[in-house]
Amino acid sequence: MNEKFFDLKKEKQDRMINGAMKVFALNGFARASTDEMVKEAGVSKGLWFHYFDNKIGLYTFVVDYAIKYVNMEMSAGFSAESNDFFDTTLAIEKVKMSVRRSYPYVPLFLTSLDKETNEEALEAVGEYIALYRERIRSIYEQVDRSEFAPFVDERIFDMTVAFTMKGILEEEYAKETFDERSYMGRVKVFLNQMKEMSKVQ
Amino acid sequence: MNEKFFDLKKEKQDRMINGAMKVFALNGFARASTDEMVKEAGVSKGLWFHYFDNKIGLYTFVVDYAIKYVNMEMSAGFSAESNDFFDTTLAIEKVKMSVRRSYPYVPLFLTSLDKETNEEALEAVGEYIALYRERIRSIYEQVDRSEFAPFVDERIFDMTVAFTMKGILEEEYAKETFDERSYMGRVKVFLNQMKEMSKVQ
Amino acid sequence: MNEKFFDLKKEKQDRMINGAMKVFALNGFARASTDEMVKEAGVSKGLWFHYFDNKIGLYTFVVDYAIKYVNMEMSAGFSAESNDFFDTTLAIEKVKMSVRRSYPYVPLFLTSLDKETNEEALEAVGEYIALYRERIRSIYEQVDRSEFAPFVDERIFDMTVAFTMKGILEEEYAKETFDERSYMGRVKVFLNQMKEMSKVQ
Amino acid sequence: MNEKFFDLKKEKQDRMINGAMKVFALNGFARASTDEMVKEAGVSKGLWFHYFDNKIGLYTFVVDYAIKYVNMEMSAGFSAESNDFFDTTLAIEKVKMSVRRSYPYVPLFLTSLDKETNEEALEAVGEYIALYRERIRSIYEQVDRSEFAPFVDERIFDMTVAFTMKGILEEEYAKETFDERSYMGRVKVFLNQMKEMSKVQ
DNA sequence: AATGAATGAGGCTTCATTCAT
DNA sequence: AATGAATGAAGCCTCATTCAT
Repeated sequence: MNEKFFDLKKEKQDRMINGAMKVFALNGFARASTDEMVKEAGVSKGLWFHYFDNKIGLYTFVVDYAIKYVNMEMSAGFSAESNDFFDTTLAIEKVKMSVRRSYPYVPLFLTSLDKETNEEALEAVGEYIALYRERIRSIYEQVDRSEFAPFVDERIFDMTVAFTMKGILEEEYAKETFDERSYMGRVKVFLNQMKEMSKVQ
Repeated sequence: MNEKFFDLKKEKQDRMINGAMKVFALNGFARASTDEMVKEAGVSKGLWFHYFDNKIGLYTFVVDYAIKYVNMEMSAGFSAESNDFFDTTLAIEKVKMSVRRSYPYVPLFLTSLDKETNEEALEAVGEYIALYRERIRSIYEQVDRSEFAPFVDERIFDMTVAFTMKGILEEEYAKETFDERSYMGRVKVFLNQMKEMSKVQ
Repeated sequence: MNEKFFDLKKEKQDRMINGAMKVFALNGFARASTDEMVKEAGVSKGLWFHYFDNKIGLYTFVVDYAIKYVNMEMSAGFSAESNDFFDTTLAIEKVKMSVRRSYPYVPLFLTSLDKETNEEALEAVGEYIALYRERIRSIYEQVDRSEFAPFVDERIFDMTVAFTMKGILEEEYAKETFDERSYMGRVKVFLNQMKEMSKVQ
Repeated sequence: MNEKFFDLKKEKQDRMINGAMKVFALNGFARASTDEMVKEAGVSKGLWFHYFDNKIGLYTFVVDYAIKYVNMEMSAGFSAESNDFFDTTLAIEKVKMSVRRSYPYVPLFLTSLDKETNEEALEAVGEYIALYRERIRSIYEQVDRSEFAPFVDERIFDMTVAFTMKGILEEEYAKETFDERSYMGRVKVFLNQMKEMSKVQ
């Protein structure tokens, strides 16, 4: 990419980033249309390719940017009241929602990365994603699971939570407009039930 | 479509069906390429359009076929040893795996329908899918949940199971080759844990 | 072509010939669709190519056939009551109409040859057409023009008649169904006026 | 269509318009190939669809353009020295020839519209053509026919002139290159003869 | 910096023609 | 003799990318 991108007015940068994320998130790499991004961002087609060599370059940039931003917000705003599993999970979701206020499609975009099947895209972006996953993993490493019943296998449990929350997120984004309250409500109800089910009784 | 399709040698029919399912499942309707299907099936491009009027016609056919086949296998082979929730769920997965032996991409293809965003495709196929979902729902209606602890909300529980199993399936299909043993192993372990967690203790 | 074509039942031969003529006449060589001919004639696609090597071979055959048939009918049925220009012209039209009863599209088909722009088609068929035109010309050579006013140039006059009658024919074929009475009526009225205008007064 | 088309260099606009007209005029709507137009005009295939949504949109535009241009030239340059039928007809032909110097295929293209059979094309373009025909008709309404002999039926006479001149035009266009002098020569000779034949003697 | 005109490969579909039965 | 399944080149159109301004 062309580093001069960052000399643009912040507002224009963000319009471009949001346009790209939205279209990538909703369509995946291969089906994402540059024309649609152009319309979404209100910027000329030529400009995209002035700053980003090609579609894959843009994709790489946007993935990187999204992850960096989430990491930043985590470092800054992350504050699980405790290191309880559920508090932690909820805190991560709160971070996502806060990111969403600046970059509305980051949560869906990150989630969409799992679905990506285009080999070129995966090649270019695999490492970034691994880093992000590692970050999340490391947070969970420090989580206190002492209240979990002995029959609860950590990996299965985490997988269950991850897949389900991803499902809820996608369903909420599939609605006309994303409703943060509705989303967080469903997440809390879900986590509560998982808490009840997992604890020693 | 041209009904003469069914006069073709079964093996050729299946090559075409499998080719179409694979490419649709992996790419979604809009991005699925007829050229790729043609290569997968080892037939000429012209032949597709000899039997199927157009892409949407082919899609409709394949969705219909997949669902009919699963329904058939369910009617024939479905045998939950009991009407226990977990036995039932496992029995459904066994049906999917048995279908998979004839049509390797049916399970992923059915799952992929949830992601479909193309309006034309949804229009054409919405009804079939609704029927399939209704069938699944009606099975779960007769399930015995008496052993569930009182704090287990049925809808949240089912959603959790559904999203997680979909996640496992997609992960397994993302591997080089789908390994039925690996998949069923993970499913069983998951369901066992959910059983432990949900029952009165 | 394969001469065994003539061993087919006459009725089938004619169905094929008429189908081809109709589609060629209405669409020109290049745009004429074999599928349409197949439907028109109720004969399988393979059969066309069994008897005629390719589209151009079929075209050649049909042009040849149409011209031969018209020539035959002329030799047989042609009987201008006199060698007056207008009687002769009318007699030719009567021949066309009689041909039309066996091969409904022959008159339009012959006319359509003038519009043909496809080089390959013209190449293949130019000679036949020249023969036909020569035949017509030779008939007119023997026509008595003694009643024409001196200012009437033979070539211009003939051209005027030819173009106008072609125009009338095409207009009549453009109607839902060709109405012989309507056509002959218009022709007679036209010729009468030309007669009035051309004679010494 | 994309109105930006008119911002292109006039020369390029005209190359595209002429390419389209030529191919449409010679082949009719359905058989006209965009590839051929592209080659004629020396521009890329993509560009056509940048300016014109699709083939029918291009066709509509070109018909409209041709008619507008002829109308304009008529308003500007039309000057029958008298309202005599033959002077008027000749004046119209002069207008066509003047248009031809900028857009060589307009006269043939307009003539070809009568042959058009494609329903979609007729639907899109019927109104424009009707307007053009009405314009021509209204000119002839004011023509003085007082010198016509009483046996001359106006409608038959006009039809004769129209069909014959169309025939001459098509013959001239069928030659290697259109020769204006040859064309106008034939037209004049033809009209003179018609004049002689139609007047009271 | 910014635009959008311009390109051409690739996508879906049609159609003349071939071939197995 | 007869069928129609099968092929692939060509048709219309889209879209990522380049380039002149």
